[in-house]
Amino acid sequence: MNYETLLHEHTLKATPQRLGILSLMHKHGHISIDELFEKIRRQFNSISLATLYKNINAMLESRLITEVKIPNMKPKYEIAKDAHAHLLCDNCAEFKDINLDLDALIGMTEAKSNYKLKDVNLVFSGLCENCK
Amino acid sequence: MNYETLLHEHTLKATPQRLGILSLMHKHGHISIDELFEKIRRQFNSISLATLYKNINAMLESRLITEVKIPNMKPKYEIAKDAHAHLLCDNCAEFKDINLDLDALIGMTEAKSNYKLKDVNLVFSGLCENCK
DNA sequence: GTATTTGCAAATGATTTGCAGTGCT
DNA sequence: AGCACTGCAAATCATTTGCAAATAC
Repeated sequence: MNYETLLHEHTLKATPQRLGILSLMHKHGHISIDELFEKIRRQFNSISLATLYKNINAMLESRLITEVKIPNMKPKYEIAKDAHAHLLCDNCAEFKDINLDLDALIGMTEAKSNYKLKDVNLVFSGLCENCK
Repeated sequence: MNYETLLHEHTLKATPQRLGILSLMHKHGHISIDELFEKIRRQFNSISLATLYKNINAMLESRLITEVKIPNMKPKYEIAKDAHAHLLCDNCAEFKDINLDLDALIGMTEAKSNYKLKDVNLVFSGLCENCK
């Protein structure tokens, strides 16, 4: 993936800090502010938390990334992609994507509710394969 | 609903503040800390935000209430009940329950993931009947 | 009577803002 | 060149903690 182009497509300038953020986000799949700050500091040891927040907010507003809200945890961020669900292990905190047919679920919910739906935040929690 | 009994069943003492909190929560269905504080103050004008937070945390730990995480909003709290989904209107901010067959969805996801699932946080967002 | 809870004030933690200097395009 | 971005320090906002007085059971 070419992050420089991706940023430009979303009317954001391609700074080294932003490229680093996106690369970490892509590598980890989902990442919290704190994890991101700790890791990005290894590449840019002068980067400030304020810059990180500003960039996260800019990328959220331009919808380049999305925020996943998770029970009992700080939110995680991921590069925007098609609607998908998430799995959280309550024991080892593994957090990962799962591909469900959310279009069908959205369709069913629209029919039942009369809403015109755009998005879903869906997190299942329980015990993963190893911890159960 | 008898909130005094409900509190006792969860090993919590039935203080007037807690009864007020539960009654507001029941009346509103879902409510944020700020809305709750504003409204509970009308009944107990000396109640402190610290007390409110302590009570919310105690009730969460004893699982008398649950926290709903919502994109772009502070969390809301509701009296614990069977797993259900939520609808959010991006325009007017209406927020309400919808009854989907989540057991089926959980079952399907368990089969696909090999997780043993306990819970779901599911919020759909879009435009409500009036706003669409 | 005892352990919990309340309410205050203060501490901590998280996020945002203002601004001068720097860097992307 | 011009506007957006960075990094620092300070401001703001959210939540938690400690403690003495009050209250539930």
